[in-house]
Amino acid sequence: MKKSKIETLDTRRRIVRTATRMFLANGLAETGIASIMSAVGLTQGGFYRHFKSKEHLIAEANIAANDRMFDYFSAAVDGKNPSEALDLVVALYLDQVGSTGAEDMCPLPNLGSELRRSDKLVRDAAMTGYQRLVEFFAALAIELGAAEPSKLAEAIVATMVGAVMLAKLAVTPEAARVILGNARRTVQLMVPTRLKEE
Amino acid sequence: MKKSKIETLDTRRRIVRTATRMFLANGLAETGIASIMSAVGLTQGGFYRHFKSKEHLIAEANIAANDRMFDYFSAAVDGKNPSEALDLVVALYLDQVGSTGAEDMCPLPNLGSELRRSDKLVRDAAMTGYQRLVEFFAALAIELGAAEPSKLAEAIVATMVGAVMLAKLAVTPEAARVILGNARRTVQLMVPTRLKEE
DNA sequence: TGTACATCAGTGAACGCGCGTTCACTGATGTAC
DNA sequence: TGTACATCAGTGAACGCGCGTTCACTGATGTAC
Repeated sequence: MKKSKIETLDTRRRIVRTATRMFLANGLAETGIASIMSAVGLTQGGFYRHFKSKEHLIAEANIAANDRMFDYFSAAVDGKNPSEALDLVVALYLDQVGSTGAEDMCPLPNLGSELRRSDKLVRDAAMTGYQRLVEFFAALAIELGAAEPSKLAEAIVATMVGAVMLAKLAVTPEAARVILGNARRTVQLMVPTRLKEE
Repeated sequence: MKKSKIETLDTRRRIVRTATRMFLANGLAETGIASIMSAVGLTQGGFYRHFKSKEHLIAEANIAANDRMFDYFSAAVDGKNPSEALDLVVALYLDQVGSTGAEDMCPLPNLGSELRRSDKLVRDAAMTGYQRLVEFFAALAIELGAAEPSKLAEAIVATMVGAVMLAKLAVTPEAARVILGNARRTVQLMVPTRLKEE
C-alpha cells in the first residue's frame, strides 16, 4: 500500500489542515490522534509515518494556523490606507468568535492556557505567532505615525487576545458581542489621532 | 474512621484550597483527583465523600480563587484614593506571573481555554469571576468620573487578562516583563485624566 | 525497456498507562432510648 | 448519664475507558541493474 511521493505529501498536508481546525475548535487534549486520522479518512497507525509525535503535529498546526491568519489579513488590507487597514484587521480578528463569522483562527486565545503547558517546541511556535501579530500591528502603527509603534502594537494584541478569550468563555452571545464591540472601540481609542492624508 | 463534623468541614476546606492552588498552577486536566487528595494527606477514595465529581470541585475552586483575589484586592486598596487604588490593583493583578511575585491568582488567564470547554457549572463560575472583576473596576471608574465606567472596566479587564496569559506563555522572563509593563501603562492611558481631589 | 528487489504509506490490533469513579470494608462519631 | 445502634469519613483495591504509541503485516511504488 505504499503511496506515491505526491500522495504522501498531500496526505501530510491534509493531516495538518484537519488537525489545525480540530485543535482550534476543540482543544489540544480533547483532540485525539485517532479522531484526526479518521477525519482525514485514514487509520491511526499511519500517523507516525508523517509525524514523530502529537507534540510535533501541534507545533506544526500552530504554524499553519498563523500562516493562514496572516495570509487572510494581508489579502484583506490590500490597497487600504493604514488607518482603515488597522481597524479592519482588528475587526476581523475579533470576529473569530463562535458562530458570528469566520471560524477559529488564532491559537493564542483559543488554546492559550494549553499552549503554555506544552513542551518547548509548541511554546516557541505559539510565541512566534505572538511576535508576528505584534509586528503586523507595529508596521501599521509606524505608518500611522505612532510615537511608540511596538508598544502600541503589544497593547492592541493583548486587548484583542483577552477579549476573544473572554468572549469565547461568555455563556450568552450577547455578552460575547458586548465584549468584542468594546474591545474594538478600545483599540480605536488607543491609536493616535490619524494624520488625514490628503 | 468516621470523623467529627468539624474535622469533616476542615477536610473539605483543605481539599478546595489545595485544589485551587494546583489547578491554577498546573491546569485542570493535568491535576488529578489522586494527586490532590495525596497533597491533602488522604487517599483518592475519600474524595467522593465531599464532592459529586471533579467538575464540581473545579467550579468550587474557581469561586474560591475569586474570593481570595477580591479579598486581597479589597485589603490592598483600603484607604487609598480611587486613582491610586486602580493603579495598584492593576499592578497586583499583573504581578501574578511566574516567580515574579504573588502566585497564580485569577482563573481567567491561567485556565482560560480549559474553562471554556468545561460544563455549564464551571463556565458559570468563571463568568461570575469575570463579572466581579468588571464590577470592581467599574466602581473605581465611577469614582474617577469616567464617562462610561463599565465599558472602561471591560477594556481594562480584557487587556489585563490578555497580557497575563501572554506573559505566562512567554519563554523568557524579559519578554514577560515587557508585556506586563506595557499592559500597565496601557491601562493608565485608558483611565481619564483624574480630577485631583484637593 | 524490463525485471527483481527494497522501500515505505497505510492497516488494524495490541500495549501500557493514567485517569475518574465505584465499592466493600473499617471504625470512630453521632443519636435514640 | 449510659448503652446499643446507625451513620459516614476515609481506605485502598479494582473497574472501565480513552489515550498516545508500537508493531507485524500488506502491497503499491521507486530503484538498481
